[in-house]
Amino acid sequence: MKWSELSDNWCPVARTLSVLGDRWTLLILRDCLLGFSRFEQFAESGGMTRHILADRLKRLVEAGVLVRQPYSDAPKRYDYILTDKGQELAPALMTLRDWGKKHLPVRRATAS
Amino acid sequence: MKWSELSDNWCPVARTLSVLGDRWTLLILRDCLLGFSRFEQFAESGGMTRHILADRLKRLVEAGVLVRQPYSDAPKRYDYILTDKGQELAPALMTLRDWGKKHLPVRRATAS
DNA sequence: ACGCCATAGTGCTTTTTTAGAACTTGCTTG
DNA sequence: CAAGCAAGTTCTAAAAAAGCACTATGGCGT
Repeated sequence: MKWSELSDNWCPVARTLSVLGDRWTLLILRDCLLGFSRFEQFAESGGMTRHILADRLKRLVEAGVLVRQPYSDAPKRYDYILTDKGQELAPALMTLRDWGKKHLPVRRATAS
Repeated sequence: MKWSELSDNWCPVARTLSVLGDRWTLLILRDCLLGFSRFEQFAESGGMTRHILADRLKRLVEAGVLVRQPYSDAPKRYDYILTDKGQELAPALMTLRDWGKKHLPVRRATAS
């Protein structure tokens, strides 16, 4: 089964995963919730390649989680903004964050 | 960046995704929460190949989310059981389920 | 003992995805 | 005119996943 087929699954968890069930999508969304909105911001923040980033942004726009809003006409440029649908992923991100904080302590310290 | 490197990320969301950030892992966990515990049950339920299933179960055991408990000595056989750490993913699964129910309606009806 | 079934995986080959780095495009600024 | 920035796109190689078939271990029926 390829993961596009998941989008019509009877199970809502499976359908959700058809949208954000990969390593990078939720990290992009996390960045959106932190206020990021541009390609370069996402690229610098996450560890994914620009290639994957472009692909994931496209998928998220198709899925209605983000919208691509022009912020410059001159060289056509866009902000990626959370829709209401996307905003409502905040609780999900928080439960995942809480689980990580509780159960996955950092081994290699990066913060002071 | 490969996804194993995510496990030491400063961000707890990223660390969480290093454990369950793929298309199938959360579906296996969903099945666990529904009471499934055996290889064949997971195999019949989800759409992943047996190959991937075996790999994900191994990772989940290594991550301390599941434990592999023998239920038969004769032919060595095991149940995969949620640990407390695994049980605590229930809220996360529920928020994902709720989001899916609300925002990703089924297009191709499968239920009556 | 022999064939057949069940569970829990492995092996192998093909296809799809990802990584990683360079390149393109459109426009701005020095 | 050269340099730079933002937002991608292209290309190649490597990794992961799909899809089947196959193995291993033991039970059961005859």
